[in-house]
Amino acid sequence: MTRSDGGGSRDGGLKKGPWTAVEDAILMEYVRKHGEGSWNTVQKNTELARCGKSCRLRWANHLRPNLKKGAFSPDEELLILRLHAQLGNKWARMAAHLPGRTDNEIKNYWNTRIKRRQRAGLPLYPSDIQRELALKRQRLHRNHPPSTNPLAPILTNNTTITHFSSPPSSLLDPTGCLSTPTSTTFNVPLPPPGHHLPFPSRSMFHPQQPQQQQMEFNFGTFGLNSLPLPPPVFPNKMELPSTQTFTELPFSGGLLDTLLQEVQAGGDLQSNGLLPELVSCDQDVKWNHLCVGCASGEGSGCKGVTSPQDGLMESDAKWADWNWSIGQEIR
DNA sequence: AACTGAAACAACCGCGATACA
DNA sequence: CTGTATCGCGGTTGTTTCAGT
Repeated sequence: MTRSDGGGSRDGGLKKGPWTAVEDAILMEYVRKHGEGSWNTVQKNTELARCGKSCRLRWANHLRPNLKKGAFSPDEELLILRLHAQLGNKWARMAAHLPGRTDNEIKNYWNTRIKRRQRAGLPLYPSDIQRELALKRQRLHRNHPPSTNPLAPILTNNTTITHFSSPPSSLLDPTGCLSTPTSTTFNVPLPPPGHHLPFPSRSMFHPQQPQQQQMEFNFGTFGLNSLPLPPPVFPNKMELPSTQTFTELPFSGGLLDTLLQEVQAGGDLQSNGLLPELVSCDQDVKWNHLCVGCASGEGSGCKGVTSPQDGLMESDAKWADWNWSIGQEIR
């Protein structure tokens, strides 16, 4: 092969390409005896002609115990969407929220999904959010010169989207404040190829959820629904974004980062309602992390924490249904 | 049945971060 | 303090599978 010659190509004595069952067995036996890590010693201490890197990858993606195989469940898909909205292309970090799943799996899932939607000319997020984003961009456009506007690349690429079905309004907006026809035809800006935009947070379905968490931050009232919303949770160390999404931005880990950046730049997020919703997404993601992590005994920080998971599941399922329907529409 | 394109999956590569001598 | 080795992550590419024509 390259990679299709049965994995026989050797580079400096090291084999490449698909792993054989024998190789798997050798690696598993080695890890059983010596544990994970020290991957470069595998080649030295066994007859396995694989570099340490390759061994680590094979173990992590295929041989590791407790790996969950098969298609992603609707819950997992939802979680991926929301994690991506929050983290951007941080596959390993996303995988940490999905026990039994690998970063590679999630990455592949996302990339194929993106391709599919891009090919179909569909946005990655529902019409409600698109419209809000378009409004926000218009305001930003007025406030900032295009050359310095971080959203400028998106602003200039308008595409007509037809028959993009939004989810049931009760899902996106249980209060009715975000209600919109279930099928609409309108013009919205589309991100340029390769620019990923997130789905809305599930917290929109639960605006009442973490009111008790409202602490020192007060964003006042918001344009969409004026509901009290949870404060943003700023990580101690702001994660630098992936370079794949919004490559022009210093913050590109997702829409949330972009919006947070705009807050720092004096943007008018308070009046358009996007930030609080995305911030509450951040909260939800944390809940999910706890829930999923506890369910499998993995994850961090899930000691003795109860969660609203049960209540969220129903909406999860509905959201997933909607998501599936979009997929069917594409087909 | 053959062909084609899309989707899914597997693996490699480059690079940055970290550990260690 | 510096250089090197190792590890892990994210991006990319190649292969296989499957559905539609």
